[in-house]
Amino acid sequence: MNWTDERVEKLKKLWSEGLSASQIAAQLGGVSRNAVIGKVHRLCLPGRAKAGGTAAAPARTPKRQPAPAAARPANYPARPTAPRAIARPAGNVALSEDVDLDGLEQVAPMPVSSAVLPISKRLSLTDLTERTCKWPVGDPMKEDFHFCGCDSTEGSPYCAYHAKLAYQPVNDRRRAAAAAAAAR
DNA sequence: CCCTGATTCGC
DNA sequence: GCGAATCAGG
Repeated sequence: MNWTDERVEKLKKLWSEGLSASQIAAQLGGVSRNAVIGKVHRLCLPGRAKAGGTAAAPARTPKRQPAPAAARPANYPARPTAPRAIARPAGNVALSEDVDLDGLEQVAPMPVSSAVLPISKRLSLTDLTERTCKWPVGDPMKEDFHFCGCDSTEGSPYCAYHAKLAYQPVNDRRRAAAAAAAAR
């Protein structure tokens, strides 16, 4: 991917807005966060000062001995930083009663028993990663819309609480399976 | 571990 | 100039 004027401009904008390098890389697409950071430096854009992130590196001179360069197993060229920030179809976000659920079961009626409602981190779309809860909160058309953002342990798109909301079984077939397994 | 930015240096 | 590898820190 080339650093076209447009892309550079967008980079500058997002960087000045305080987005992290990885987030910017995700938005630009086709570049790694390293590429973004490298470009930022080349452009002599102001670093993150000492803002929380990482303080200025003093006088580090590791000289780095390894650097076999060719040691890289040539994974695959441009790592698009993973399919981060999954675009969710609007219909999926809505969850309104007027959505045609067809064969799907109606959501929510259950007590859901335990599972404590987590405190939403109120993440925006671009803040989502592969391990943050992507449960939408609020009206997508309104300003306060955000995502849960809690830990989504185990590759699930949702946190424990929202996973229960999302995957409420029609009936507990696990018991039957477990019973069958135990009977063997 | 996850993440952040910073730096080096082969290309 | 580019960016992966690496470092350093939260």
